[in-house]
Amino acid sequence: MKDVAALAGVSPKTVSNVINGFVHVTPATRDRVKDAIRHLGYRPNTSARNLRRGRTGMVGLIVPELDIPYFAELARCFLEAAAGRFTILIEQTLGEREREEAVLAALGGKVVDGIVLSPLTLRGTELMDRLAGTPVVLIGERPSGGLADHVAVDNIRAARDAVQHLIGLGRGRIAAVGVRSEPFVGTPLLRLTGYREALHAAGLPGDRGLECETPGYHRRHGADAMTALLDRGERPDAVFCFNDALALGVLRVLHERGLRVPEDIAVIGFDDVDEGRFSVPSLSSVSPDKTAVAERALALLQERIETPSAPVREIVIGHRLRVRESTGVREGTGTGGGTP
Amino acid sequence: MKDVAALAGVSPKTVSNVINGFVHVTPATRDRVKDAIRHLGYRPNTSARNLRRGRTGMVGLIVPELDIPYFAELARCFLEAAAGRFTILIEQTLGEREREEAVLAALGGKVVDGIVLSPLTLRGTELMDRLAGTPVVLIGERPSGGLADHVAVDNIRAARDAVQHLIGLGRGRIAAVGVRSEPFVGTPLLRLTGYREALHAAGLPGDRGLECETPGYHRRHGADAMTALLDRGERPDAVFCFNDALALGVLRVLHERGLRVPEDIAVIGFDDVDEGRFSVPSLSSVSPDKTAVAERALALLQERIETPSAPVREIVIGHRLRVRESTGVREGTGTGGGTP
DNA sequence: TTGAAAGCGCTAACAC
DNA sequence: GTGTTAGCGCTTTCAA
Repeated sequence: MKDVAALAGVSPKTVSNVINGFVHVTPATRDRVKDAIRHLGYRPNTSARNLRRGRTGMVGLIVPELDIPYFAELARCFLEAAAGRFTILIEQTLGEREREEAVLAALGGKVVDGIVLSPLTLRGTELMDRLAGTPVVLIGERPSGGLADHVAVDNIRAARDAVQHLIGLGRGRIAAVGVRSEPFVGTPLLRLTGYREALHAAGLPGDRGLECETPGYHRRHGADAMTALLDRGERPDAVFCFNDALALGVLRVLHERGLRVPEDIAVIGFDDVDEGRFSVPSLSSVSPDKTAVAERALALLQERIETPSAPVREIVIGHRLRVRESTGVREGTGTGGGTP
Repeated sequence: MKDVAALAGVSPKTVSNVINGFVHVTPATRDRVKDAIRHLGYRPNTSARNLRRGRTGMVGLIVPELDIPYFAELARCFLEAAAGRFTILIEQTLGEREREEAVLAALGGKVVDGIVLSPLTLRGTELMDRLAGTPVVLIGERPSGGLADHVAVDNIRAARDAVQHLIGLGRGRIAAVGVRSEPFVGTPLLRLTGYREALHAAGLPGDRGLECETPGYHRRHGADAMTALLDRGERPDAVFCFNDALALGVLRVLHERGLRVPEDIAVIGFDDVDEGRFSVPSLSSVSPDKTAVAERALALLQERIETPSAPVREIVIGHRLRVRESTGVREGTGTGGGTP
């Protein structure tokens, strides 16, 4: 920078003013400085700037696994929503408590101005302790008691909507895939709750034998769970999967077993990932507004960074049901619609 | 840090020594400092450290689109390969030249120590200019003339392998989906070259009418291309898709048109993403070793950062053919194998 | 083995 | 409108 200042015949401060677009600079001076910058190929040092400003302009996005399609799509939304405002630093926790702590620790030391976190194991005051004052917005998980800003769909209601849709199809033996008993909290619990509520409201008997646990949320976990269920001799007439990846694994197994979807078994997922529009059959799903999640979360975080003491806020993101072939609607990839 | 030093009754230098794990510190002193750190909840400021050290420990991973499954899986591999060594900063270019330049510009100013780039539009000296000396490793694209380190599968050979497999199945009218004419370079060109070479080697006539351009690499682009091809009255007996997402779009359209896969039309993709193991039918694909790509690329980058003047290196990553149902093998999700 | 002093490159505050 | 001064928090000399 000194070189630039020298070449332009001004002080470092003026160079700084030009770089940061301050108004009170004579056009002539500005041009001279810009020429010098170009001539020297000068690039301001980000670390120095960050140190001086006390901010890095970076935001951490912490998700469980980046290759679960929902999180890949969500990450893309965040990168787009942040473009020009923040730099997004993506980390994954793999759903392991250890990694979750390690990632939060690594993001300490003012690496990021704030964090958008999709928590899986840490919660409540423990989580807040690990954050050590770093502004945070939680996504996808109901915070334990208004400790932090939160952006998510109404998971219970959304799950209820999905299951009510299946019930409306005349299905009564509805399995749930994606139950987590350890830890028995978070998003999976909310979706399970919605599932049970819907059955109860319809006067259907709950059946714990139809509530399938999975050790993860990839396609293979859905496939394994469905295989196990069928091998136990259970024959549900519908399946509600806690995410689309699980549902796609389930679809694959049903195909292999010669079971027709939706005729024999209807299947609905959660997330509305692109993949579900092209699967055979196409996958019905609960569709959260991912763009809204990203935009609202970043907006909240920005405000939180600026006003750390502001009251905690809770944002509910809208969702809708995408009904496709796996629960009864014939459709094409293009404009072709159809009837159930 | 001063607070910590004061509390521990030592100088800042000693605190620094402890934090950085230097050996020449008395155990007693070390313990005292560590206690002070814990007591004060002290976290070293990363910006200050980076400024002083001249390194940030961050590496930029620049991919076209994070929600293309291959790049999501690759990103995961990079995050895992980098764990503990680098912090990975993921950015996407959306395949747009403008964004590609913007991202490279944003990563200037020593934000990252180096860049892993999957380039789409920039190339050659122009690319090197934009990097302005930042160490770089290119992935997926053959660099124009040994200007930078490069890690990738042998795209031409891999594409040839895929098409030869189709030919081996007795197919002769083989379409290619994913051709890019603008810019007519890069990975798509290599795969097209391999496709043409395989046809030529088998004495099959090339047919430009079967080379389908796509404006992108998502499922919908594959679906659109296949729809257009069939609507033109073409009836290939096999399709080679330049990536799996395209292939999955193609599968969907073939299903809608009532064409059997592989009986009427065999389909093979490229990337071997998890999704293809669960699609109906499951998808044959060229499988690059993604873990190896990530590990080798980071190793190369680290060496490049340490020795900027080292000779440029070219790493070829192994690949293999995963033959699944879409080219003739019946299989289950589990251990079940089968015969064509 | 530890301390003192200097400075990484930038910008906030204030002077001119 | 522009220059001067000081200091962000750390690590790296060099000295003790």
